[in-house]
Amino acid sequence: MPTPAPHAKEPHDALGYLVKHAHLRLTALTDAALAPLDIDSKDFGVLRVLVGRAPMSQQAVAAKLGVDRTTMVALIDGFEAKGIVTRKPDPADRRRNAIELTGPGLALYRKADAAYLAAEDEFLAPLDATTAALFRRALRAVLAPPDGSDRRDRGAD
Amino acid sequence: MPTPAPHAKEPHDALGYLVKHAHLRLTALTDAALAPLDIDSKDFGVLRVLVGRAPMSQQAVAAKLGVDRTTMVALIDGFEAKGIVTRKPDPADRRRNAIELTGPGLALYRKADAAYLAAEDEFLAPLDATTAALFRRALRAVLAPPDGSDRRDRGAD
DNA sequence: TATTGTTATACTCTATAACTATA
DNA sequence: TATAGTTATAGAGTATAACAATA
Repeated sequence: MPTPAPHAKEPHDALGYLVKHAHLRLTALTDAALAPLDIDSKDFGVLRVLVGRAPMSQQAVAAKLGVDRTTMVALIDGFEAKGIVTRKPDPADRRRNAIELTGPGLALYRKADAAYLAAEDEFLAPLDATTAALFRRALRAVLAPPDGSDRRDRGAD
Repeated sequence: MPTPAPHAKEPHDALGYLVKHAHLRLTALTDAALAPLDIDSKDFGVLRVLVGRAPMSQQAVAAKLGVDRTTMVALIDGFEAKGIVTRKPDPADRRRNAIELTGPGLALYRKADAAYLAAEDEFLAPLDATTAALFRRALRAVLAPPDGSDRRDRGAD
C-alpha cells in the first residue's frame, strides 16, 4: 500500500497547542486577578524585577525582561504617573534614570503578589501538589539553556 | 509591624514567565523545523485540523483553532495558492467553502508532522520519558474545561 | 433574518531609526 | 564615539464592522 490511510489527529494533542493555551489561560487568570489593582501581568513582571533590588536603569529592567528599551519607556511612564516608582537621573551617570519603587509602589506589589499567587494556584488547581511541583520543575528544565545552542529571549512578563 | 523587608524574587520563577518562555522556545523550535517546508507552526496547526477529516468549512477550521474566521481567509488563500488545499463551494450549503487537503498537501503534511515531532522531542529532551509524559498530562489537566461544575477526576484522556 | 466568506479598517503590541543629552 | 532615554514610525498579528451571496 503506497499511501497509508491518513489518520485524524486531535489538534489539541499537539504540544504546541497545549503550551500555547496554557499560556493564554494563565495570562487570563493573572490579568483578571490583577485588574482590581489596575495593573496587568506585564506590569507585575516589572514590579517583580524592581522589588527588593537597588534602583536600576530602565535599560537594565528591560534587559531582565527581554524587551526593548523603547518599550520600557511607556511602562515606566505609567508607573511614575501612578506614583508607583520614582524616576530620577542616576548621579553616577546622568544619562541613566534610576528607577525605584516608592512606598505605595511596594504596598501595591505586595497586594499584587498575593493576587498573582492566588491566580497561579487556581491555574494549578487540577493538579495535586506533587504533580504541580513536578510541572514547575519540568518547565524550568525545558528552559535551561541547551549548551551550545543559540537562544534568544523575547518578550516581557 | 513596620513593613517586613522586601524580598527580591527571581522574576524567572514566576509561573507566567516559565510558561510564556516555554511557549516562545517551543514555537521557535517548531518554526525552525518547518521552515524548510515553507510553512510555520500556525500553518501546521491548520493542516493538522484538515488531515484525515471530511472537508470542512473555513469557519469550522477557524473555530477548531480558536481564531477568527476573517483570519482564516488569508491562511487558506496561501494554502490554495501553493496547491495544498482545494476550496470549492459546498454543494449542500453554497455559502460554505469546502476545504480539503490535496495529494501534495497530504504529502507535505506527512513531512511536516515528522519535522514537528522531532522539534517536540528536542524541546522535551531535558526530561526523561516518564516526566515528559507527566508534563503532557499536566498540561491537558490544566486546560480541562474549567466550567465543569462537577469536579470529578476523569482519568486523564 | 441569520450565516459564510470577504474586504476594509482599526487596534495592540513591539521593534527600528533618529534625535538629545550625557559620557 | 558610544550609550540611555525619548519620540516617531512601521510592521506583524488579529479583531471588528460592513457587504454580498446564500440559506
